[in-house]
Amino acid sequence: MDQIARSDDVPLLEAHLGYWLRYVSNQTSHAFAAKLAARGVTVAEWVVLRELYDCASLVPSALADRLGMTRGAISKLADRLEAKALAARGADRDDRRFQTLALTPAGRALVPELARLADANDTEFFGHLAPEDRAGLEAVLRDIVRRKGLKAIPID
Amino acid sequence: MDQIARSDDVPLLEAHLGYWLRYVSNQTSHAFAAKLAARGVTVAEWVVLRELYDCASLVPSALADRLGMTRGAISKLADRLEAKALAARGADRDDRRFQTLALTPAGRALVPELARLADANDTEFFGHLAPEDRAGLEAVLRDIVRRKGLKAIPID
DNA sequence: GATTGGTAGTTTCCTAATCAACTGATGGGG
DNA sequence: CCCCATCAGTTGATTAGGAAACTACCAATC
Repeated sequence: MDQIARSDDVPLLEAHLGYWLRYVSNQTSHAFAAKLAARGVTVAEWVVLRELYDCASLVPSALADRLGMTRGAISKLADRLEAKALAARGADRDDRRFQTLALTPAGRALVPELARLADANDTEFFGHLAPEDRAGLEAVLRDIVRRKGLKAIPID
Repeated sequence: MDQIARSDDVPLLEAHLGYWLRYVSNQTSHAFAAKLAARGVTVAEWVVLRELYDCASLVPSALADRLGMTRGAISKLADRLEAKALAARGADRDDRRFQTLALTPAGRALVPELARLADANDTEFFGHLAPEDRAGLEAVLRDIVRRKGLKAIPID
């Protein structure tokens, strides 16, 4: 009876695809966060800004659904974006329970710049891949999303 | 001059591989965390327990290096593991600055069970892939790690 | 052998997220 | 018509981790 069990009893951390996925994802997200930080924005804020970019305005709880965050998180995120004057809350005329969240001109102007950072980050990590490898990776990931029927975008 | 810019100005969130990577990684990690929670363990704790499993004991700062965490985070993690009686701190005889961190018998007994949960999670998300797709995905991820010269395992 | 520099671990403060409890508004059923 | 289910948003408590200051310790130099 060894005090130290043999490691074939138990798979290595590196034996799991989930391990590699989290590893690379954390590295890419961290690198992206560093790029965004130079503009004073977090990854979660970028995602919200990008969502708002295509709409005149969005209801916060719809954002929460789309982004896989809680309403509480969106509320605090909206606080931060408002404090940075990148987004503004508004009132829904018909139903006073609802708010609208919309980009300010400053927020709208910032989104394309942030998008360039996103492009740069993607290039940094995936630019070396052959087009078919890129496509294959994206297809596998999309397929997992489809199979699991995932709709929310969790921002952990 | 449209108030709402056209979206081809700015790539969609979904246009970035990093987006899909984070999306799937967050889903798998979240699902794994839920499985581990049934055993009262977090993902970060699992990683530490698994690292300790192959060694009689480890120095906390070595763990911090290997896991890409700060010494402060490891210190708190060790607190939690000690509180759960899964690991125990010890003193290095030669150099009183160093500690040793080792699994308790309970911790050692738990690791194989947690490993089965890790296997189950991997199967849940990647089990449907053809072997060559699995291998391709792992190769791409490992290649990115190699190219970026990453060594730490960030646990965000 | 005292000082000084570097290292290990802890602690404090900060951030960002969750959960759950709470507030206020709406609208349908008794 | 009013009550109450329900829904939108906020707030407070808690959690996990990072950054940086702090303590304790060793070792190398003068």
